[in-house]
Amino acid sequence: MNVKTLFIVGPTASGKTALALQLAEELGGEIICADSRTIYKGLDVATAKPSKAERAHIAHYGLDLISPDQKYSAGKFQKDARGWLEAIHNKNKIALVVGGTGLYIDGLYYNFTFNEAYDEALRAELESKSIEELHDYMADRSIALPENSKNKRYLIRSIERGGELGGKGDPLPDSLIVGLLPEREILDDRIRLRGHAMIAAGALEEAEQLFEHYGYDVPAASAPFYKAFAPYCRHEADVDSCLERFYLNDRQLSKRQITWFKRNSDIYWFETATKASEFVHSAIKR
RNA sequence: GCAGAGGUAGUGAAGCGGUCAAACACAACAGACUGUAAAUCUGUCGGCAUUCGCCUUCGAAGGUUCGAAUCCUUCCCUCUGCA
Repeated sequence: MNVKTLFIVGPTASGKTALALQLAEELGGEIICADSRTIYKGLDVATAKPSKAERAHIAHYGLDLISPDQKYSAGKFQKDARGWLEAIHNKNKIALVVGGTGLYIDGLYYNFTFNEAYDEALRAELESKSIEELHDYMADRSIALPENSKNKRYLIRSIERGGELGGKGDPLPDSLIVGLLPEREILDDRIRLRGHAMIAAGALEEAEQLFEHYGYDVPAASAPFYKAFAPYCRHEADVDSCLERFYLNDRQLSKRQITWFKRNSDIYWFETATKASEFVHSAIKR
């Protein structure tokens, strides 16, 4: 089959990056990172961003887009990624879209119609309301409740969209989507190993700098590592307890990612990178 | 050895005669997700039945009571103070 775009998805620490680099090399492709954390400049270690050397070797898109105090979004990613996709395809290369941010992946893969409409003042007003008040507000305006009817953030978004649901289109043409899913135990081990490696590589210093320059509440600080180590940087907890917290955060994240991706029946799942890689090669040959 | 404090569901921790299968938090498990998504939120969470409901629990064994996680007795552990 004619594969122009290869998606590689899966939970954190499943080995997506290594697989992507290998396949990009073998297939002559370039990599688009669909990851809501590696977009931040200066946060390299704790976000498990591909290294400088790796990026010098294979072209990467979607990295270091903004500073830690700036906002990004799934819609922006979709727009950006379409541009990168075109650039890669124009070179007659395969694009490898790699990441664990489900909404970014789906937005691109299913051609979501995002709706960015939102009014700063209205949002502030809505945020001051309770869940019940928001329900009433919506009932008054005949705006249907979203599935997550107890999630304030979703209620507000529903109102901002005027109750309209976004559109979902056909899957991106000429694309193949592969998922990496090691057994739970192996994934846990990998998360722990990676945690140690991150600390050794200076993730703590990175976190301290992030907090020092931007504070504790910026968008970038919500990632598992920074969230877990904020108490340490404030001298409220020791490294070991924060590290345990980090493993937990990452495990819980991986669980949510798996839940998200399970819904996509187009994904071909593999336990190991080796199997995934074999499959991709044979699928492309066909 | 004496004097205190305590032993509650996976963990922490409420409850201190009935409305207790037992608050709450965390963990766990399942799920949702369309411009914050590594975010945010929901459900379940002793066992069985999974509709009514039934059964076994609050260190152990007895006892008081119509009724006990809650009161009494003894015993077993843990921590603190004095020795």
